[in-house]
Amino acid sequence: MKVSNFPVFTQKDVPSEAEVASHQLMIKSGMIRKLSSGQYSWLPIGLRVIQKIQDVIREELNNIGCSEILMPSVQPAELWKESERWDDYGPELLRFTDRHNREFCLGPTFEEVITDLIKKDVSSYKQLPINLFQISSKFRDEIRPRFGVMRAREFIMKDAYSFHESQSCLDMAYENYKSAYKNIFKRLMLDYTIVDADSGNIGGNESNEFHVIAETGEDDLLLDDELNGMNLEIAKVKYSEDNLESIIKKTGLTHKKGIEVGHIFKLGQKYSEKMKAKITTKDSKSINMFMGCYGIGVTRIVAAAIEQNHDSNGIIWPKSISPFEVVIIEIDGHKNKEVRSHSSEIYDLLQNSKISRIYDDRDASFGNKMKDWELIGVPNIVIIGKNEAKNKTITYKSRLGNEKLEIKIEDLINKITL
RNA sequence: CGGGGUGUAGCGCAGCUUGGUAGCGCGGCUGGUUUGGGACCAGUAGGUCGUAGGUUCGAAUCCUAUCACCCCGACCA
Repeated sequence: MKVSNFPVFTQKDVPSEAEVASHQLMIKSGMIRKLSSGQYSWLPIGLRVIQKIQDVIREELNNIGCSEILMPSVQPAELWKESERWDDYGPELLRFTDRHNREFCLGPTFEEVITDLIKKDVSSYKQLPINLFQISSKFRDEIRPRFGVMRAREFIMKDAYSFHESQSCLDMAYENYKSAYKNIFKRLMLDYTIVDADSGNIGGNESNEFHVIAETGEDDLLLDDELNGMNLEIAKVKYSEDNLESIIKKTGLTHKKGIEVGHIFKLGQKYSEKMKAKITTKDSKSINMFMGCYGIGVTRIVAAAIEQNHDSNGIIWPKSISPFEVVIIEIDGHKNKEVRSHSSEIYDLLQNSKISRIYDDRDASFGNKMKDWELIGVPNIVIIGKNEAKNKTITYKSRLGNEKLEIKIEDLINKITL
């Protein structure tokens, strides 16, 4: 990509409403713009980060045999009445009626739709297990949206669902998802922890949350020295205390703030009973399917990753989710033919090496370009001016540290992929 | 929904107390000098002061209503 074809919407100032670092940096770096409370448009740089995260999730889920599907965001009320969540879910369910006065909602989660989908096609244990996921926009009419995309009313979530003939088969799948999630968060280079959780109004009997540890997190976690533990709701019940301080006093556990980026549930037969999703077993009995569901907040991960990886100059992307692996900054390229052709050469070289790169060919000063790309957080910076053009070299700088190194072109690829 | 706060140019703000017809910084545009860490000079565009109504000779300023947005709380992935 060249900046002349890839709009960069960085800005110096940030609206006063942005409080936390990730929200401020996402606006300054031109990743998002607000449409209204809790609703954000994603600009090119932001969308590239989302796509990187989605790629990792897709790969890891495919690895455990989970196939991708896509379901409609608009869901008929009938399904929600069948599961009895039309009343139970509360005002967070964004509802509306169509021209025929028929009731609908915008999906915050998809247990009803997928159960309906599966029960129409699956009738035998021989067809199970089935594992499906989708990555799509979800809607929750939040009381108070907050911190940019951290708590939004419209957000992108990956939701997966599994269907089984027995509890033991569900238990196995649950562990598979748990390990896939570990791989995902490891590849995203997030500092995270897994805690025991309450299954809330999703339902079921076992549940774990995946939290990115961050000061700006909204959830309270109680952790032991190995960072294992539980969320506050579970701790209250387990230790029969009703506030954080007394639990800490009683147990000696450490309190940390977490951003919930993933949540997995063993749903059991809750939905299959209510919605009559039955199969015939090997011994010809008719039973309700066992289900699990598994969510990851894709857009929330973007904010969480920034909370964990930034400095006073801006974002510092983990390699796996950076919008680009390397940025080429040319100095005076519009005036100096040698600089321009040398930069283009490097640009092509990186293309051939399958390294994602952006080439800043704007007529802007060196300092301006550096500030922009340090703000955006691309991990590798290649500087090309008249000296590099003459010497047939490049100057390399990492987003971390201030050292600039003039190196041979051949050494560039090693530097980046290291 | 309860409490608090804010709406004035793309962004950050001043002006409001004490009514007299809107200003600053950043950003934008034009021209020139610049470009190795957010340059400088000169010029220029851009606002029915959130919206509606009222008081007044006259309203950004006072009054009423309303909408939007933010913060704290309850709720929630």
